[in-house]
Amino acid sequence: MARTNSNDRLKRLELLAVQLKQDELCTVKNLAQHHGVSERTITRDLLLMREQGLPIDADRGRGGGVRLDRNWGVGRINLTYPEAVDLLISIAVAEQMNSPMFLASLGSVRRQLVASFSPDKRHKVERLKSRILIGVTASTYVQTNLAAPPSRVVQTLHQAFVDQRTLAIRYQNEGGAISERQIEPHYLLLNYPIWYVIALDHLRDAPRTFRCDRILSADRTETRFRLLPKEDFKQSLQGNDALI
Amino acid sequence: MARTNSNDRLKRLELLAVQLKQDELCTVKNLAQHHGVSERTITRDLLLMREQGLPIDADRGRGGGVRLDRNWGVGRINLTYPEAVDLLISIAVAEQMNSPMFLASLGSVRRQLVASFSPDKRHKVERLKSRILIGVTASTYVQTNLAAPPSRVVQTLHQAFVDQRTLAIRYQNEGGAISERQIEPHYLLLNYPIWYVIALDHLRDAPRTFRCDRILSADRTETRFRLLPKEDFKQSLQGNDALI
DNA sequence: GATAAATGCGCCATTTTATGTCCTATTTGA
DNA sequence: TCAAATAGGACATAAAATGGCGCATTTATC
Repeated sequence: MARTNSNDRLKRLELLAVQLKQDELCTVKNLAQHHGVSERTITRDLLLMREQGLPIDADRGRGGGVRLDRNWGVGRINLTYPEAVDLLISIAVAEQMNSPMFLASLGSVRRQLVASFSPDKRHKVERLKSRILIGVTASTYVQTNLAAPPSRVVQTLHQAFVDQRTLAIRYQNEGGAISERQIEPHYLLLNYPIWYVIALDHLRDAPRTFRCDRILSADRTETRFRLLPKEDFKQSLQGNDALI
Repeated sequence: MARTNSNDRLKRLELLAVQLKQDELCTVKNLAQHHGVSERTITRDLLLMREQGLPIDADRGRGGGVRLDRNWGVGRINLTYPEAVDLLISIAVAEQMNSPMFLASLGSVRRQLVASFSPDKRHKVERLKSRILIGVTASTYVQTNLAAPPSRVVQTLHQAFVDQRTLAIRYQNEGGAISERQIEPHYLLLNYPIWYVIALDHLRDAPRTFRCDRILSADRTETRFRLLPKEDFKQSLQGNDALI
């Protein structure tokens, strides 16, 4: 918690945790010299840290020393709200995509993330998650003409999706024809590696599905929309609706 | 940091952060009453917290109050070393897989994670990352006979890969024949959604590639192996070597 | 077995910090 | 103009942190 702090002890406790984390073996003597305090003080610090739940082991006797259980946190990371949301969604997508390598520990990361949200934010994130659908992996044929959409488009779309804001896009369909549309991005569908926006098209006042990599440009508007249930987009989903 | 702490102030500072995060608007008076300390003490706490970098805003005047910038972290998460490694690898894989949705904020999460590692651990993680290869997405044909490997196998394989330990597996090849092997898991290749182990097969003393979902069982051994360069597995990679 | 190096912790005097009280200045909405 | 809010200076006092000492205990090494 303490960073550049006027509070000496807080600063020292913070540094101690970092040192114990990084150096394999410290002795109380070393630490005392390093911090310019007495050994007694360091032992008291260590006691306090133990009381706080840090798994600090100590080996007595010659050659002994103090260690922080290596299983303990490499460090705290502070996530802003959008960072936490993106991370949570990404983990959910990764878990859903059913490619199980390296996912063993991700469950507990996800649980920690969820726990760190306040109840109403948790609810919002849950709703956001329910708006992302994971389908089958795209056929090899569909993939061949895949181009990465420009990151500006992705960012705008992402923002509009999260904020439930109407979006003005230029879209190139399969035939190559370009049209301009106003869409409400209700759901996102991933048929890996292709993302689709399942949207309400203002022009036709009907549901339409857009391939994200065919969106040429996107601008957000100020108008917000009310979410429609998945049922209203049934014909766009065609059995792809493995929702996360 | 402070939990059930003998240090009153630490506890209070921690609680203050939580309160400011959750409640939209607090006044110094409220907080003072809630914590049973004087208003002066609360203002001093807030000063300290600001010095520590917390973005605390305050509105003066009637109807004013104290707020924690809502952009600020929803909470700190403590990751254990394996959790952090898995998360970092997963983010790297996700970024490499080139499915750009929800990846906007993930870069900064990754940077924070990397920064929280000590230099030597950072190096280890980098090396681990370089042992994971991302190839093309599997053809629709190959995907049809995909079954999720049992999680015990995945966990054992994962551990052996990270620890560079030899692995005893039972493997079923494309024809259905089952064999028992001792392998050194040097590299992992993802042709989404299928993971391959690129390994040295002790039986033949030659490189072999195994589909993870065809590994029937896996047991780790105690013997560790020295990593061989990618070049030694060239014939197994066949142009798939888009390494992360 | 002796010794040195290490942790663990109790006790007490001393120093430092945190807190409360009182004060003034400033901003802001009603 | 007033009341409610933050901001922060000054000072006395209560509380906590620190250092130094001693003693018990554990453990590797000679």
